[in-house]
Amino acid sequence: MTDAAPTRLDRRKARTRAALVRAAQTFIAEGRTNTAILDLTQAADVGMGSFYNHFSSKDELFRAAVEDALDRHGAALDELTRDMTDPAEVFACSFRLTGRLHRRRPQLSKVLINTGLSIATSEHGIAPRVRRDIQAGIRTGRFTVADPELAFTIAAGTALCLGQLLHTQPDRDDAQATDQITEDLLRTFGIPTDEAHRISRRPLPDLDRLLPDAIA
Amino acid sequence: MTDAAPTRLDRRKARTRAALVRAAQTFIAEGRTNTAILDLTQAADVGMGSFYNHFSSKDELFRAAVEDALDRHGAALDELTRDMTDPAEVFACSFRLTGRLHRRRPQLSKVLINTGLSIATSEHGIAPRVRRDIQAGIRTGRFTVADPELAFTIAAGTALCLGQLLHTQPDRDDAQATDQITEDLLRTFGIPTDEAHRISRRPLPDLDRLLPDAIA
DNA sequence: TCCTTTTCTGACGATTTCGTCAGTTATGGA
DNA sequence: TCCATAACTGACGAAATCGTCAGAAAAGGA
Repeated sequence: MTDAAPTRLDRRKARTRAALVRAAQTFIAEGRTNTAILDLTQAADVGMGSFYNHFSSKDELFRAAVEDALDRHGAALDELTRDMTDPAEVFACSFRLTGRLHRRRPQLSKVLINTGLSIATSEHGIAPRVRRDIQAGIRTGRFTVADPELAFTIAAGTALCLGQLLHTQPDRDDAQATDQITEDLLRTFGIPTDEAHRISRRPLPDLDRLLPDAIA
Repeated sequence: MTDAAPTRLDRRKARTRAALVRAAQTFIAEGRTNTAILDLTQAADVGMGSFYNHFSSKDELFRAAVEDALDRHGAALDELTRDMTDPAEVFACSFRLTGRLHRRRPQLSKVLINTGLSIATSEHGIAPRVRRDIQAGIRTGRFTVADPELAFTIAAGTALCLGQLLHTQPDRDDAQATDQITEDLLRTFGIPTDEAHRISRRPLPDLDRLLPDAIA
């Protein structure tokens, strides 16, 4: 309950913390996770000593950086699918937007990819939302799957590997590939072929509508 | 063409190199990839100076360690599927054996998982074989997929995420989960439901038949 | 304005890690 | 057996990294 009006001091503190988190994200995206703390603070344009005002170890900073990226993307998905009621459509829309993310927000995308499979077990970001959507789809009879956790495994692994593919093959049409895979997943989850195709080609809300301060 | 009979000196050299690679694999499996070189050589029971006889940096050793793990597993799969002719069965068998691997060879499994998505683009190990099987399946008309590379993406991502799941949920029946997912993938690749089920439940060759010196 | 509190800062000693190298041990050949 | 060569070894100086701390700067309050 400590939410007294954020004072200017609070904002200053938050700014330097955010600068560190941003810097950490660029390093993670570049795969350089064993950098010296001094490098991080310099990239953040912050004094070396400031680091320990906010984090007690590099690991702690990196964890915070990943959480931040996951939470931002999760919040964006929530916002963009707010009006949808059909779980199949929510799932499809989230998956398709995430697929588009890899090119539009390469740094965020690479944070996810380089963080690897552990984000599939994270309490933050996309994983809990996908689980929720799959559960909802099963409850309402939209999805027919033997085991929701296995369905989640297929969706999560595919989403990550798709990101990898889109970075490896920069000439490939990302929207086309993402939508095709979305259709395949919907079929796997028991949606009839023609409907799976339709759902995975519906117009999408605009990612850019959000995230004015999104990381690249 | 330099394959003159390996002398005893060669064997000694190979032994210490192998010891380093094994040690590196245990560290990778534990997620401790920023260990000091001294720690690695001690774990390998090898003199500190020996390290630089074989590798010029930690990265180089870790790369070699991953390659080694991938090559071992790839060779095992080749051996175990040697007699099969149906691409769908080769694919299914490889996938199912890899699924069983996570519990039977936890260290190898964790090397793969912790290495992350980059193994999907590696020239070593499973990735090229899965690509080959999918291509063969398409050529012979067994598989019906829009894009082989997308099919590969689904299979690879799912395989990795499945490994993660099997480690996260140690009580889950690994064979059952793996076979179920194999069936889902076969259906995604256009195999009819009943046949997909049959193929993914066929008796498997025994993993233990091989790899007397396999890493745990 | 002046004092208190909070955060920021970079220099510094302590510690860790690196990579080399001179000496040792194992191997192969004469 | 004895020498030449290749591989192994650990100690050591050099370099990088860490975490602290005393003082500076900013913010808040009176």
